Amino acid sequence: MPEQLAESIVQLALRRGFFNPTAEIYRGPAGFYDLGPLGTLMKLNLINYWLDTFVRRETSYEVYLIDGSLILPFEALKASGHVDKFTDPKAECARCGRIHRLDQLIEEALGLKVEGKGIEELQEIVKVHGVRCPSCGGELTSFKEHHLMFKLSVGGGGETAFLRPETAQNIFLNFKRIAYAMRAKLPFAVAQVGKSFRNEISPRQSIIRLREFSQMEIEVFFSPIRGDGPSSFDEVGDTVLRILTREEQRRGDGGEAIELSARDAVEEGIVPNKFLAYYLAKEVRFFQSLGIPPENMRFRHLLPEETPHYSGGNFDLEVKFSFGWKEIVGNAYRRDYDLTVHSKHSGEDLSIDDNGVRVVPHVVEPSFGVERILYAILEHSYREGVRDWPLLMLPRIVSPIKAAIFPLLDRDDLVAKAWEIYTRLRSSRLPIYTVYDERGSIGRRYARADEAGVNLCVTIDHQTLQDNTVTVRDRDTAAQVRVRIDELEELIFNDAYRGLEQ
RNA sequence: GCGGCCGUGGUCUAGCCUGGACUAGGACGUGGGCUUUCCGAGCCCAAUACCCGGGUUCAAAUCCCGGCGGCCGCACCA
Repeated sequence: MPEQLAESIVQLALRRGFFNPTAEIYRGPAGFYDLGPLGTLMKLNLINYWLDTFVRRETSYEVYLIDGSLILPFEALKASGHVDKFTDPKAECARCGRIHRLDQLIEEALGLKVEGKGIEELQEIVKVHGVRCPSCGGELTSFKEHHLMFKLSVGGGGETAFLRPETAQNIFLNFKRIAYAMRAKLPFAVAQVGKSFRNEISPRQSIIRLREFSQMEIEVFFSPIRGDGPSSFDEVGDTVLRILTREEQRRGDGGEAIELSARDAVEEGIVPNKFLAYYLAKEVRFFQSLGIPPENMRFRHLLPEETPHYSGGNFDLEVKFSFGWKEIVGNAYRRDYDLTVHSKHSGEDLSIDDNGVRVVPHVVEPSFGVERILYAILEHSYREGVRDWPLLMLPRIVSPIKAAIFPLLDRDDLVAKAWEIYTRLRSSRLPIYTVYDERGSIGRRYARADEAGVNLCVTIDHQTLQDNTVTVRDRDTAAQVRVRIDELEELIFNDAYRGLEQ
């Protein structure tokens, strides 16, 4: 059954224009997807809702929004550690054909630390020490590096640069400029929405693992010595977090998530600080408002071997998909790592004055994967068996089409009236995207609208011509109400915010 | 990247093993027409497909090779 859901979603996405493989007509390389008309609207709505929630309406501190370059120079990514960390040295066994990570192999066999060493050096070590295939003892050949970053050559001199592997680096690189330009005081945050690129070895699962993907990220900068938290922490402190602890993960069965409030999670030392816990709580609320039930969410505390040495704790927000639990938000406590390494490599002082004390701020980073979230929403909205046709019960705020306008019959007077109402709504200053449809029976049009997740269907009938009222049908209940035409605009707008927190 | 299975209109598929009668069939959807007073109604008409390249053959959707893509497993995945 579960795989069938994923299949149904992909079919629907293709059929209705949510997403499709890039350069489909050429069978382009895997890991690239284009968003279609409906997918694009949905993405924009999601981003706007996210910006509203995490940037514009944030009252604990200022959140500055930036838009950085996708291409970053070699030096910046060398400093951040990506050049070394995002390269996997590999070798193949001549006898059994298995492929091994060279660095892991050498560390296991010889106990040598080889982080950051080039492929030639590693090859030399293998030769000198006679390291062989751990599976069959065969000889190692075909040494090569796999770059997880897309390498570019910039300008006439051919300077090396990369497509950014995460949006975060732009924020650290701009830290000093932003802090000065905005006269920022700790704590403050910088947010960014944009594309990132990772040259995955074998991307799969439609838009879940992409080589080019969109991130919505925030870096919160705070004093490492004050030990405070967001001023509005108490507003979300009671939110229940489901945490899959490290102890639970080490159990054979995969473990059970424990439940406790965000406040208790900090007090019991499970989550390292209030800034991180604040975001975990806000994320739960955010995704709940997007129709993902709490029992389908959990925060997995990454194991030490999964996190970089500087990490003060990473908590992945995982959502239960039809094919298993999958990360949709990464929450990292990066301490002062990034600012420190960039300060060291660039020679710039990236400390900041905090009430008379120079400090290098610590950083908490929630990083949202846009396409994964879109997919999660689609899976959680898809219903079969409610109607005689598939129904997409999308969160009203992100659904691409807020209302569809139908003349009940394909009859001149009704069509003219419907078109008049449609053009009026289309000209609205409110963000209410509407469509018009007169083809086929009214039932067929309701079905089409349901499948595209259209929030409301407005039908113009004989009575409209008499008293200027129309019927408005709700997607989720199929219930109809009669409303005056001059109330429509606001009704459609307000309906999109139905059920959201104030 | 390795192994297994797979690739036919927009979607799902029949045909492939056993090459020729395939001018590639069906369902749903789509466009047009008629009809139709609120939940995929009906009738008529139409358009749209053998993933790409090479090979075998008198003849390839069908057999072989390569590429690309998909699914599953392994590996990989801040």
